[in-house]
Amino acid sequence: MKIKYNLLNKDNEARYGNIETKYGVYETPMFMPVGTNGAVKMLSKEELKDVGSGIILANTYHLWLRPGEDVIENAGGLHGFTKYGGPMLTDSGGFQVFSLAKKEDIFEEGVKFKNHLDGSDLFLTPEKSIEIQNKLGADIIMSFDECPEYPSTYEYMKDSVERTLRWAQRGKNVHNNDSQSLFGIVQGGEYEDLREHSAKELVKMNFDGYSIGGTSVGEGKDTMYKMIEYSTKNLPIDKVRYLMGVGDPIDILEGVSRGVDIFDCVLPTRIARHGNAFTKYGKINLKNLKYKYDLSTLDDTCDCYTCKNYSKSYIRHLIISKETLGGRLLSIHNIRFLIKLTEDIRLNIKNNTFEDFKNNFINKYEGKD
RNA sequence: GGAGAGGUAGCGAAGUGGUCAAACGCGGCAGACUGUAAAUCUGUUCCUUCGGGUUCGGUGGUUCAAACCCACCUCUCUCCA
Repeated sequence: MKIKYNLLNKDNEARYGNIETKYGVYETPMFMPVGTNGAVKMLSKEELKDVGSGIILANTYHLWLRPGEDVIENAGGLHGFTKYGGPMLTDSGGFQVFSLAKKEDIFEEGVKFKNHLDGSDLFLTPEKSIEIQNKLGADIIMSFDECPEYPSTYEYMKDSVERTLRWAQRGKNVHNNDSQSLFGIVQGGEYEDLREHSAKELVKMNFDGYSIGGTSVGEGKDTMYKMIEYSTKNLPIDKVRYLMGVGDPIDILEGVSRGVDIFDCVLPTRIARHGNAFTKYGKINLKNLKYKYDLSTLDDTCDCYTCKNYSKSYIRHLIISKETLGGRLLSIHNIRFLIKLTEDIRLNIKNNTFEDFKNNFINKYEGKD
């Protein structure tokens, strides 16, 4: 089945709703952990369940290279392969156009990549991306887009947006799996008219949901918030809005206040492996000397497995000793922190108290309170 | 007792007359990380009132100039007795 989005309450622009999927109904706003290679790094599906995860991500580019989409199709798609047991989403490889490909390797037909595993030449097209994603079998799939670098000139961005729109239509034309919802991706950088154009043209194509791409690529916060706003205000209210790659706690709040429903981000798991934890008083670095003898938990209001069982002092020791348990414990905490944040956000939108909640959270997080 | 090798920053280890406060690695201390080429990367790591000051086992010496050359002392390791 295709997903269905239901808007249940609006508090200014913030939206409380849910998404009906084959695996159940999931409330939004939602944070989706990233499992590029078909696994949220270091975590088992049971651990993901425990932190309250709903949809999780995987990546077309990575799984195409290894193990290959046929291996996954053979296992019954990502669900059969990973046994996650919840809804899944695949990114199209569009972000790898940003992170791996050179500008001169972007053509109308598709994008030339150097295989990051063995250096061989690869060519990914919108059709190929959808074809792979059809085999991977995630519940939600993405159009193949170009995520342009920041800053890009207006001229470049205009061409890029038009090309990404053509790619979206090409992908939609070949998409042949009715059980998968296909999203279009709004681009346009920081240019309001390009964002508007991108969104409106995608809406004409009638996608199952809409993503906002091209943010958090080095632009400032205020610019990013504008990019979001320029995008969401041109999107239909009855479809889910997905802000791609954003997961800093404050950015989630700012996104929600601009009408975003779902988020994904590698930040909680990556900074975890690097020894950092989100707390309600801001991000902390467990490697810091000041935690050496600190027997308190990461965050005294957190209900995660890590905070129920372990101290900063012990986690610090694990991280410094390069014990993988340290990264795991912090990943559990950080993902739980963001998911808990979305739970609180939902509650406050329902109660029409979102603005106060947001301001209080940010003041505390930034140490102003 | 004899022969040899060697003692360089917290540790390991380069350096064998000036461009050396001394490469590099580890360890230490910080920082970054936003659709994951990331269990990664960056900075810093003798003291300093930023003018400078004191270092390369110790003490003397040679030289305009010494971690580097010479003498003696001292300690460590290996082999032989």
